Amino acid sequence: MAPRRGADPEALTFTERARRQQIVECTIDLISTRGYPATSLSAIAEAAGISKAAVLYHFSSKDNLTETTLRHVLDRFFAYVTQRVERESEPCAAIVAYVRAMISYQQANRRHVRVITEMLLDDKGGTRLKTPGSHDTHGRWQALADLLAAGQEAGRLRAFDTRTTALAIGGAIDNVISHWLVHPDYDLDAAADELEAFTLSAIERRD
Amino acid sequence: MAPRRGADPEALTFTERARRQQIVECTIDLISTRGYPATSLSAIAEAAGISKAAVLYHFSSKDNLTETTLRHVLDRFFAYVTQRVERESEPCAAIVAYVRAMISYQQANRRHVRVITEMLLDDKGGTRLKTPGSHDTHGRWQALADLLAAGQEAGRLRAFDTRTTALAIGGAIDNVISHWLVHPDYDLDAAADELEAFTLSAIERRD
DNA sequence: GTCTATACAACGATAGAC
DNA sequence: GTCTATCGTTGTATAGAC
Repeated sequence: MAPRRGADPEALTFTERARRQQIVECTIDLISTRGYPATSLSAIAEAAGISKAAVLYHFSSKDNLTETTLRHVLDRFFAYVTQRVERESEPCAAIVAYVRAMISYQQANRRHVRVITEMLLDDKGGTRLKTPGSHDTHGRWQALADLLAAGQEAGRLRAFDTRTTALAIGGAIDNVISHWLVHPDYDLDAAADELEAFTLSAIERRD
Repeated sequence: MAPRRGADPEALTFTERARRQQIVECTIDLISTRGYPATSLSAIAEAAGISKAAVLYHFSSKDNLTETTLRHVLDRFFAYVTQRVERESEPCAAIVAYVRAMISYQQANRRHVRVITEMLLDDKGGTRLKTPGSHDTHGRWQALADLLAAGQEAGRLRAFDTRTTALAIGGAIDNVISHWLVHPDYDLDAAADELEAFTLSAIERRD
């Protein structure tokens, strides 16, 4: 039977799913330590203990593999943040939970963050990523924009453009994380407090 | 004599400086249209009408060429912003001028911005750029952090960590620009107004 | 001093044997 | 399902023409 190279996990055999999982794990390791350009198919194959062509059997191309890896990482990331946000009923508390979850997850998963910055931030121009997933069909910050809109409707927040403000808050988070990646001694907990205050004073109504 | 591949423009002959300039211009064109990975030395050489080896005569390696190109673009960018900021004497006005200059320059120079996002944002992990220039020795947002510190000393701004806040504002700008690059119909002028208000209400003292 | 020509290892990708 | 063999292309290095 022809190999299935799609992303549908239900349609794969047990061994194939295990192999794919193993290869993706090796890819995360290599990209997060050596960076994307230095991560060749040969290196991935060697790390997985198989041949270069065997990797390309399971994933039709290097792009296919790296995009699968990216989606694998992003799925966990967004699941974590969504779960933390949905605990809160108050709009303002939900926004704070969003900011803190974005930071705390990345703080606890440096390895994954490296993969994201190497691949997704990389792709802001839209030249690299060929198959945009469900995360970016509405934009990476649509979820945050929705939270902001909900806060405005509840009368808790000022009047501003939710899309631009979501981009601003999201970019602020991204940049703080990026700086922390390059400077590990940077106090990320203190930065999270600052960022929360920064965000709230920018969006809350002044009475 | 051995070819000069350094960045010192004074030590180059007229023809060499012209060739280097031409090659850099072709590199900007190709990277901004096709993206970095799709920009090969052969493509650059063909665009410049010379051989691949001739390119490598003027620039010792592809990395050398792309870093020179990036620096070429960044120099103009930062010169523009610095000039706009230094016109203002009031700390708050200087910060506003900074934000607006960052946006207006990038709005007027899409081609250059593409090169920056393809190369510099790319490099947040620090795995790619080998020779950090004067711009990033103190961090990309040090200039903004200094402006914020000056505003605090003048009593105009609240008490906050200038480094984290500079990262937040800078990231906000970056993200808005990135979104505009992908969605050209996004109203960047309106976004600049929003971003200015967002920034001011986050840093100004509440009396 | 400026360049063309050529050779090289490593890359991503394909075809076909087992 | 995994392999070997091979392809075209990439970045790089060297030799030598003018």
